[in-house]
Amino acid sequence: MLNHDTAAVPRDCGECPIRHRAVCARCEADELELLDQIKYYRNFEAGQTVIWAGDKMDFVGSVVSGIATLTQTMEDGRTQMVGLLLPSDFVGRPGRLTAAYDVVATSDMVMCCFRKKPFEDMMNVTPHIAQRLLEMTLDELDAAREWMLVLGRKTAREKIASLLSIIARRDATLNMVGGTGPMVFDLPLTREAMADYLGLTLETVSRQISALKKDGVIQLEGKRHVTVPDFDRLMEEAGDDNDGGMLA
Amino acid sequence: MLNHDTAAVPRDCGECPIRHRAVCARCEADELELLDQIKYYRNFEAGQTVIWAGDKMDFVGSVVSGIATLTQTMEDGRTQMVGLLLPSDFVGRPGRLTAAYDVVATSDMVMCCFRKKPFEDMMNVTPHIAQRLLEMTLDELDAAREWMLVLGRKTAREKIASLLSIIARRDATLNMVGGTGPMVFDLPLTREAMADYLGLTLETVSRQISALKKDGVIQLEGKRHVTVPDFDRLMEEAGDDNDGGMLA
DNA sequence: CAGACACTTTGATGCAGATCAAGCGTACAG
DNA sequence: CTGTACGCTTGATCTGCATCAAAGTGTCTG
Repeated sequence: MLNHDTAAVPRDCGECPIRHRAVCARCEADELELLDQIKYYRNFEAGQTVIWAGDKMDFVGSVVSGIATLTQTMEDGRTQMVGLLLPSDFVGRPGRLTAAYDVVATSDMVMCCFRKKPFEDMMNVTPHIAQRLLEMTLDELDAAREWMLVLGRKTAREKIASLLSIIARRDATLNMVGGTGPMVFDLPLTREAMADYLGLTLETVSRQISALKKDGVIQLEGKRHVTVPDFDRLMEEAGDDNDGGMLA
Repeated sequence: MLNHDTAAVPRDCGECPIRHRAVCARCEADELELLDQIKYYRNFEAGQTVIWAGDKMDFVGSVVSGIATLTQTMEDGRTQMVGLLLPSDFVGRPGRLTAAYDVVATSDMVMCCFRKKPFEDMMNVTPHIAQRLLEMTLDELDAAREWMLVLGRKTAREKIASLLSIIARRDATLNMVGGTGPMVFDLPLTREAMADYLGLTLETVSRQISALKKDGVIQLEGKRHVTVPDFDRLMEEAGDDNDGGMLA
C-alpha cells in the first residue's frame, strides 16, 4: 500500500500549491531550479508516523497536502500536542541531528523533502530561503505563545471555542471565503487529538462540544462537520478580545 | 531617578557581557562596528513597563543585564506569561509594527537597542545577523513548546519543579558551576509572577513550594534563596525523563 | 448481516487546584 | 513607633475537570 496515490504530487515547482507560502516562497526562478534538483516527495497514510522524537532526522521538508501533528509524550503516557502542521508548514530544524518531537500524519499527506545537508548548504548561499524560514519561525513562535494563553488560563469551554475559531479562520483564508455568511468546515482532528491539543480529556472535549451545540454557538452534522452561524459569538466564547481590531 | 546607574553599561561591544550569545554573536569585527554605530542603551527600573501590547514599537534590542517578562492579558484580567527574557535574549520582531505582548522589567535592566528600520536594513546586508536571529528564534520556539507540555499536562507540583529546574540549570550555565554539588540560586520572580508563568494561582504556588521544601526536594532561606541538594530528584519531581541523556 | 473495532457520547463520582479569607513579616513613610 | 503597603503563607470551602464506567454510532471485514 505504499505510494498508492502519487497522482496529486506536483512535478514542477511552478505548479506547486504551496509555492507562494512555503519556505521557497521568496525564491527566484534560478533558486527554485536548484531546490528542484534536490527535492523529493514522500507520501504518508493517515495515522502513519513520520518520525519519532529522538530519532535521527536527516531530512527537512514542507507539508504539501494533508495534516500532521507535532506531539510530546511523557514516560507515563501523558501527551501534549505542540504543533499542527498544515500545507506549507515546515518540518525539521536545520542544524539539529535528531527530531525533537513525534510527527504523525493525521490524514493522508504529501511532503516535499530535502536531505538536510544539501538544504543547509543551499541556505547558506540563498538568503531568500533563510529569510523566509525566519519569517515562518517567528509566526510559529507567535502561534505557540498564543497557545500558551489558551493552555494556561482558559476554561474548557473557551479552549474548545478557541480551537474552533482557529480552524474556522484558517479554512476561510485557505478557501478564500470572505463575507459574513456562516462558516462551514470539517474538523481535521479526532476528539482525542483535540484533547491532546487543548490539555483536556477526550470526555471533556465531547461534553463541551455538545454544550456549544446546545447553546447554538455551533451546529453539528455528524461528528466532524461544523457550521458556525455567528463568528463573533464564537470569538466571545473563546474569550478573545474582538473589539473591532481589523487585521490589515 | 532616570539613568541613575549607567556605570554598568558597556561602551564597547568588545567588552559586552552578551557579545557571544546575543543576536550579534556571529558578527565579525567590521559588522560589529556598524552595529556599534546604530546602537543605544536604555535603562529600566524594576517594575517598569518597557512596552505595552499593541503599542507602536520602533525599536528592537537585546537584554544586556537584568530580567524582563513577556505577558498576555485577557480583558477580564487573567494573565499568562509567555516568555522570560534573560541577558542576551532578543526583544521585538523585525517586520512588525506593534508589540504583540507586554514587556515588563522585573529587575533593574539594561537593553542594547536599535531603531527598527536601520536594524532591518542591516539584517538584509549582514547574513550573520539573520542567521543568528533564526537560530535564537528556533531555540525560543523549542522552549515555548516545552512549556506547552508543562502548561497542558503537568500537575501543580510538577510545574513548580519544572520552573525551579529551568532556573537552576540556567544559573549553573551562566555561572559556569559544573560538578555535582548542591545548586544554589535566587528566584528572580515573585510568587504571583511564577503563578502567571505556570497557569496557577499564587496560593497554589506558595503551597507547592512549601510542600517541596517539607519533602526535602529544596531548601529555602528567606523567600527567594533556594538550594537544590539533589538535582536528579528535582528532575524526577518535574516529571522529566532524565534517563542519562547528556546534552552534548 | 454479524461481529469487530475505532470513535464518540453521556452519566456518576472524586479530587486537584481555585476561591475566599485571615494573618504574618519586612520595608518604608510620616 | 505607628501606619500602611506589599509579598507571602496557611486554612476552609467550593467547583471544574478528571476519572471510571457503560453504551451508542458508523465503518470495515469476513
